[in-house]
Amino acid sequence: MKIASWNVNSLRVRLPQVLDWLATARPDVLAMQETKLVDEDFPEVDFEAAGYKAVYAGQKTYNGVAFASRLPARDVTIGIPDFDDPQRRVLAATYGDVRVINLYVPNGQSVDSDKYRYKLDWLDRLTGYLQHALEHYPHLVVLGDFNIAPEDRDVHDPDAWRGQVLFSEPEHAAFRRLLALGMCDTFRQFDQAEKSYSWWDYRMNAFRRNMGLRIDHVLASHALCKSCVASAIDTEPRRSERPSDHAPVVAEFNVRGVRD
DNA sequence: ATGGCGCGCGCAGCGCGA
Repeated sequence: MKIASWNVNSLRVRLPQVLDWLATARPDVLAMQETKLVDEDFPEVDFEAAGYKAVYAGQKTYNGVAFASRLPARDVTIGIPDFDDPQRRVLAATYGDVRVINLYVPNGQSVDSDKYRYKLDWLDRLTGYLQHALEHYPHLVVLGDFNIAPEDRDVHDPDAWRGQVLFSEPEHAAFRRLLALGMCDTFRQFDQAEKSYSWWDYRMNAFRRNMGLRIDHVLASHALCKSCVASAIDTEPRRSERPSDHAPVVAEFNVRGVRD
């Protein structure tokens, strides 16, 4: 079972690239973030024509999360339970015997902003939700745009970024708390090239210079981690014309019940 | 020297992302 995460930065603009990538990479499940579409405008028919079912939770202009999958989703839920948040940032569904939770974690803007406070509060709420989810679903994948670079090796210039949003100690502590619930970062279960990142600023030729951050993650419960056979960042779509600023992250698990 | 780029909205230039 191949599960991927991709912040597409507007599905309206990126749809052709997403469909191309699905045809090439053939994931069983793709979790998308920043679709920036209301549900009425979601291009469900285009995914169906490509052999993928879609579920989505969008809003006008900002945020928005969605799944595309080869088999239909079961038990779809939107948002964090008992957390009244109009921002569409969380979508969960079950595929086979794997529960998948798709996240678009708030950016935070800067450490002295109200948005940073919202981010930390939001991560607290998420922690409670995931603790509950892990008790109910031994096979749990939590993936998406976390807007946190966990370690020095996930940042092109850690000394310049230290203490800044995406790389501050409170965010690191929140990320460690998520892992401590009983999950692994699948990417770090395997040997990886140095300077592996999932996001590069559009400005300053950052991608060409590989000035990036690894902020998109695929976490898995310990039971699933044991059956994880690969986890990698696919930088190919970032090279194309009008790319998203994020690259897809793909993890593969040896579990049955998902492919036809 | 806080811009730089890309997106949405909407028709000028701003808010936002990371």
